[in-house]
Amino acid sequence: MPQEKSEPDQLQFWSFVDYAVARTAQEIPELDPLAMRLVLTLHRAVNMLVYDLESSVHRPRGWSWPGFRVLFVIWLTGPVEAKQVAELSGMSRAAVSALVNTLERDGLVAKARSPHDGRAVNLTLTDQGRGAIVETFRAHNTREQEWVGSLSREEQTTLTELLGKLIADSTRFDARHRA
Amino acid sequence: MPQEKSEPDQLQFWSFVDYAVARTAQEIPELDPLAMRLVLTLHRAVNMLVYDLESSVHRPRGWSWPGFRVLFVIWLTGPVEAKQVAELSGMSRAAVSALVNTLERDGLVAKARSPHDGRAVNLTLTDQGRGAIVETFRAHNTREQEWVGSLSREEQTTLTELLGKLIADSTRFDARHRA
DNA sequence: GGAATGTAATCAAAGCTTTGATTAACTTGA
DNA sequence: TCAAGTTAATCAAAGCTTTGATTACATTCC
Repeated sequence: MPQEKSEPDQLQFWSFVDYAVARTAQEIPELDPLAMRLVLTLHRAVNMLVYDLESSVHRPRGWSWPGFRVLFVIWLTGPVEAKQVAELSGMSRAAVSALVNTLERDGLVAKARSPHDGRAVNLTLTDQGRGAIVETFRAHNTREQEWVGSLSREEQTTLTELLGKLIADSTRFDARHRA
Repeated sequence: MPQEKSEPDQLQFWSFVDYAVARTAQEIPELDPLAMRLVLTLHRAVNMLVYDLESSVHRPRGWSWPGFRVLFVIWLTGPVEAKQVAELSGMSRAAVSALVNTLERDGLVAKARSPHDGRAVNLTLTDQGRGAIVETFRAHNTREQEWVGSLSREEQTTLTELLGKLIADSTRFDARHRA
């Protein structure tokens, strides 16, 4: 991935990682450039991917990526409490609460008080929500296939496994599960 | 990564990917489960990583991750126009504009009109900003090392290369460079 | 029973992000 | 010269996110 030019004036988005790693390693010698490069690349890859999926699939349909994630979880888990949607989607309960308001306003999700717990809210998709998510998920997956198409099936598997390994013992950090 | 339980009631954050892939492949047969699993895992990995870095390194110092990104670019590229900061950081110009206002208010960044172009703004770090970013970057990289420590150096390199390959021809999509 | 504790959801404030409009300044070319 | 077009930055509106209250309901245990 090294590029031929490294002068600030010539910097482009795609050459910035190389430049940043080289310069930073020089300024802060005790740093681990491999870790730095991995995290920078990982972050950029995901942001490009998410930006592309959101702008090519979700926004044209009037949805947001976070809204899609909530809808997706509700679709998969049937009538479900907001609390569990937050857990599975990796969002805070406040975020789910706000998103569900928008989705309810748009007629995609229905709220109902839980019969067993007066505090809890049960979430289900409306017919409109159910229809919309299947169509959207197809388009979403088609776009995903285009993205991962630059890797062989074996490379895709390797990449998924390495990512799995990366997060596997992330419980070392008391990290809340955000994703 | 398969888990023993797949019933909705038993679902946890870390078993959700398996459950989601299995259920969705069943509902929408023409879908590519490998692509779906890769994108889901990638997204989760990054969100956990970013959330952890932000909450363990940046927020305790009164910074945000986006603010850090802007500061980092300015640190590396010296006096630089806002336009280029947006390009290199992968943010919109409006986002950079808003972030720079916050960073200026906090005494980390200084704005000056460009001598060559009356429209442009030149950005530099204040002494305080320069000192702060070095200390913060050290802590940031230390945490990065802890994260990638679950992978061997060779695995780290492989992962970085595969991610590089993934985004390499992403210019196929007219994707704006977001990262 | 009833007080103390715990939990679900929501609200509030602050920050970041987006798109699209606006303002100001530079550049081009008749 | 000066009008037309382009570009840099900012503004405005809308949405999402966070943390830290607040409200309402449940549970525990004296």
